[in-house]
Amino acid sequence: MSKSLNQVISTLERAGGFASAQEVYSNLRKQGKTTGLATVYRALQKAVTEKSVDVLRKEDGEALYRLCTTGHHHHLLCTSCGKTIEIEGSAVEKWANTVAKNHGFRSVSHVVELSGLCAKC
Amino acid sequence: MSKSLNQVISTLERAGGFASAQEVYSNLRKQGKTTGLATVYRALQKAVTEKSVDVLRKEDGEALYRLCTTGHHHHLLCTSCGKTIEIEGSAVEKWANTVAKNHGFRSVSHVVELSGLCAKC
DNA sequence: GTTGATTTTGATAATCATTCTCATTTGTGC
DNA sequence: GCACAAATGAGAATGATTATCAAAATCAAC
Repeated sequence: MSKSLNQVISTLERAGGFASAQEVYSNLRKQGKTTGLATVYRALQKAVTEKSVDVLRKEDGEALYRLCTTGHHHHLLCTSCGKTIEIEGSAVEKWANTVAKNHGFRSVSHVVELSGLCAKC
Repeated sequence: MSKSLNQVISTLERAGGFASAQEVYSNLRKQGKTTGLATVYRALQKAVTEKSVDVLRKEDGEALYRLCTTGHHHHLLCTSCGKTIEIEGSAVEKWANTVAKNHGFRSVSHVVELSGLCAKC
């Protein structure tokens, strides 16, 4: 089970940390691997449930898979070139908890994604 | 141009503020309207560019369209009953702008979504 | 009100990411 | 080697979204 998973993970690394499933697939094919698209999706799903990769969505709804360094963090994504920066945001964590408490919510999780144009684009 | 737009908007209202394009479409059909799916999408796109509706994505990538009251705000969503609360978060806005500036990003937009269990659930 | 041009609409086909199916291959324990 | 389970790849199926296009509604000028 882990051969394809390793291939997918290392392809993600080579891609600079993140890529869509389709990109992972075509990169593997360019390298001469015969890996099927279904296998790529299966490996990515497994990686996601194991928390070694996380998912976000481009504006058009396509899923982007990204290697996670450890711990909780947020992202700043360039909508043009795809460059991604991981962000520390303890201020946001505190704010989220306060808001949740004020409204009587429990076990609140949050998604915070910033996107725009990076300096180059 | 605005007849179908009105229908779509009022369907969103009736749906409690947000729904997917497909849901809007089938609701309209149930009401006996003959509105086509393409028209629903067109109206939603227009509403989005006009900022009277905003978009977010479910986990599976399907787009959800949501009526916006005035101004920019965020949401606190109950994952059990679907209750949605709109949140003021000027602190978050400032934080987002600062982060963007620090990394040389321009025209940065942000998505902040909180979700958890509300008091009742 | 009629004519003609422009816009809007609805049905349907096309697209594209993702998931499903299934026969084949690969791996494992014996 | 052999039987059996897990993994794989090719291609079909799915489902949301978008594109196409002809018919219908809207509008403007006369």
